Amino acid sequence: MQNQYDPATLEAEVQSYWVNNKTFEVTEDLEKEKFYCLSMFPYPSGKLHMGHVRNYTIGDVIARYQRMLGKNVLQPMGWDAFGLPAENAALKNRVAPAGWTYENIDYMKQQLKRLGFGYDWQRELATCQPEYYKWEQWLFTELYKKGLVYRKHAVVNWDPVDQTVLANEQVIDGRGWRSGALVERREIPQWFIKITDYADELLEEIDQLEDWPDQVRTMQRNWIGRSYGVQMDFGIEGEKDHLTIYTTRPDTLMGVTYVAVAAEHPLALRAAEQNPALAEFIEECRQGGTSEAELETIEKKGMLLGVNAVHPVSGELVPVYAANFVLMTYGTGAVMAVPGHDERDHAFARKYGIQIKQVIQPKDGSTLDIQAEAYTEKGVLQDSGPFTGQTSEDAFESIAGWLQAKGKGGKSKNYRLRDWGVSRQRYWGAPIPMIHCTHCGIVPVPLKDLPVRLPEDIVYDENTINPIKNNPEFSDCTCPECGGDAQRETDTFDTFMESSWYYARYTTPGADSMLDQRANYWLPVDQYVGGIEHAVLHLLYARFYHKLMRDAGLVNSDEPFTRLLTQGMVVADTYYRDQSDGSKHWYNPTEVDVSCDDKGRPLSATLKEDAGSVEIGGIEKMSKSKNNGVDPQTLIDRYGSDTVRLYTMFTSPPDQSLEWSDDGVEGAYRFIKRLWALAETSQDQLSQSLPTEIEYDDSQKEARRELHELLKKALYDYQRQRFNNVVSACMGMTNILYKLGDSTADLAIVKEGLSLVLRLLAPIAPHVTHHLWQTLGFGNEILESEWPEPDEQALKQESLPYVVQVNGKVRATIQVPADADKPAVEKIALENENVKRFIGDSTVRKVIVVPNKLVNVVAK
RNA sequence: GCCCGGGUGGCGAAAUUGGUAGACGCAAGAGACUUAAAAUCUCUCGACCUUAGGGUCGUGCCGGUUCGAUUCCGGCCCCGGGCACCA
Repeated sequence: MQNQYDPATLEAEVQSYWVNNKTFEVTEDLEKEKFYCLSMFPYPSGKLHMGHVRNYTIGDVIARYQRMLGKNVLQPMGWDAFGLPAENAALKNRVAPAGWTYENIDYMKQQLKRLGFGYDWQRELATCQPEYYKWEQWLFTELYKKGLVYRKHAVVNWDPVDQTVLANEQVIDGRGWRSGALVERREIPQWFIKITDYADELLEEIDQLEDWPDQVRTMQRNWIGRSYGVQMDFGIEGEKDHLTIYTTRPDTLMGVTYVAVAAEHPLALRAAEQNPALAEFIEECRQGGTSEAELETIEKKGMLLGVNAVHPVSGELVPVYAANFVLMTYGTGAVMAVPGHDERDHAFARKYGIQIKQVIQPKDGSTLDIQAEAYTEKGVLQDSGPFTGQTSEDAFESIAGWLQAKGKGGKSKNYRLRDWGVSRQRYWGAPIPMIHCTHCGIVPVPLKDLPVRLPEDIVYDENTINPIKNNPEFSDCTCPECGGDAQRETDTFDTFMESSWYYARYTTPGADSMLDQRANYWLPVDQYVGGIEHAVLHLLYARFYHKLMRDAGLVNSDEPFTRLLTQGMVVADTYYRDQSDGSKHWYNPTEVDVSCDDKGRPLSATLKEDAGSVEIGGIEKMSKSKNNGVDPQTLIDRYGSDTVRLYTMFTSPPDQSLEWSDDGVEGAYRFIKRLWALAETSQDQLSQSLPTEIEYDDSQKEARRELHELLKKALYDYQRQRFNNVVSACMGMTNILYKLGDSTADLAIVKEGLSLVLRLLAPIAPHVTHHLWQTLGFGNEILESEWPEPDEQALKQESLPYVVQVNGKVRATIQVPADADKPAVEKIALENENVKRFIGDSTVRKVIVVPNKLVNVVAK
């Protein structure tokens, strides 16, 4: 009687085997090649979502694959534990963020264990632990001493009703998410780290990150955005002062017809003292959020200051506008405007009736209607005084030279990248270890006083938004330098600070320093896996942080992550009903029945609860707001971890989005049961030893050839991380084995085939393969087995199929002896009846033979 | 608005990188087993035409390069990710 496949029991047994054998606990071993495989750690939001399951399955598959290749594999896990959701939960449920966070960690950790991920839990960390954030506080004080940290004013979203700073996420259509009040831009002093000092290195080393997706490398290059341009001074009429601007198009300088400054620019503020309308306009410009997407899409508005700027070359006076799209805190707070050759300036000029001048003509000499449309290409200068007739490229040099000679400017390198603002006006984060002393000024907290602990024992009531602001118990302190009364900084770090170095801390658990020598054994991370949404910010900050740690002597590599895999999103169908107030109420796919037409296309959907119809809202990223998340726990309980893992690997390639389907999970389950049944039915025969010399007949040889062909493909797909194709190949191999009979030779092929399929699947479905490997007597530990290789002998063929095309269209398939040369292949192709028929009366002009593939006959 | 991706059957996808488009799986249909259902197994499955040999069309749309284009080039449309305080 064959055993039933019972994943719950089986998986628990295999998991305790791993725990008892400390299978995934690793130490530095100089005898073996190391492999550090890391998945982006989760924010402990409550429970795992499908995106986590996908991310960690991909990581675990890679880790186990590398381990089966014989490497010393480190795969750790931890928690990105500081952040906004804990504060939101605290406000909603009156619970302290710390407790909420630790409870979530406990639950999610148990879920990760249930999925069978091979983590070394000894190295687990949570970024809200003082022993963790102590060291980033320390590094920050060191950077301050080196001059890499400074303080300046920067804009934040201010909610005037709740009297609090809002995250961009909390600004919805320009209003505070809780209060609904119009948000204002406000400037407050904040801490910055000089990432721009490392801009060139961060940019240039992207070229060496060969195993990163091109997409991510391009995004980082564009984000850093190094440009070469010219900086120059415009005079201000009747004043000694001047406005400094930067442009990448100095060749258009003679086409400047106005200058725009930020509404908060001192020049604008001064002009507003005499001009109530301007003062009102400046006030209006303060409204709205700070996000770039918002600033770039707002209606461009401006107002004359009544002040003129002096053109640096012509000496002409051009009007100065205050404009809502120029920001005081970016660049110099002033821009030159060339409506003839810039689209935004053109639109603005048309709106306010400003002169539009053409100073560039196309190189092909064509004429333009510059009043109708800006010409933004490079060309030849016209009406540009001494520079007329030069090409844009030449004019760049000569204008820069002219400005430099007159002491009015010169060439300048510029970056789009801005310094990293790390201050957050929030409670649930790592305190910034700085002290404000009335005598000594700013004093960093010395190492002996670190960590600056965040009080966790906090009572929340309805008025508590930030329990450490205006809290003398936290902020009162003595100055480490003069011993006098002083105040602690009450802002906390951006949570990107914690996520920028956790990968390094995993390598040195328990170290009484930021890192120790163990870090240089494991680093850099060989494979990093995480969502594409982190392509720029997190991955750029982590690269930066690695260089900071290198320059502090803590690591000896330049880059933290050698190979990067950015996984796609998990998406699912959405269903909703329109509400009377115009909003939509979203239903979870599990609450809905969908009816389909005879082709299987969805026609309509009804709610299970009341049988009434619901709208089909299309496929979207799984999210709380669209209520289309599928709880992985339900699936794990029903099918087991192997099925969930296999399904997520099989459904789409790791870097593409994964569309959820319950039926697909059923299919993955069916495959595992098929594999199980095959192994169990023939278990008795298979576990016996079979003769070593076996004569295979032609169809058995063909079966073996196909098996090894699929094996070859699977191995190739492991290398290029197309795990969906690996699963396809395993399914194909299993189908071949199912067609075999029970002769000794057939059984030998089944046994051989199973040993291949089990090893190929071991990284993906580790529990069932571990069990079957033992059952069939292949060995005790599949993870320690030899990684399979195709049998070249089995792959040999006597004749090969060729496709024959006539003028590019397939007309026949022919069998050609494997050793035939090109003329022989050509001869066989031209003798084919159907080929002859399509050549007909026309003459054969050319015959193209692609070895082992196809013949194309060109006939006219 | 700016930067980066993606678009292939009813659906998820494959095509070893310019060489047979649709492997593998889901759904659907037919059949076998069963008193029946479930499970399992077998077959069919891009569209249209067909004298049943096969033929024509087909990889978002329009054009180009090539003996040959899902793949390369140019232009467009649609969908998604990021935009510095969500993580």
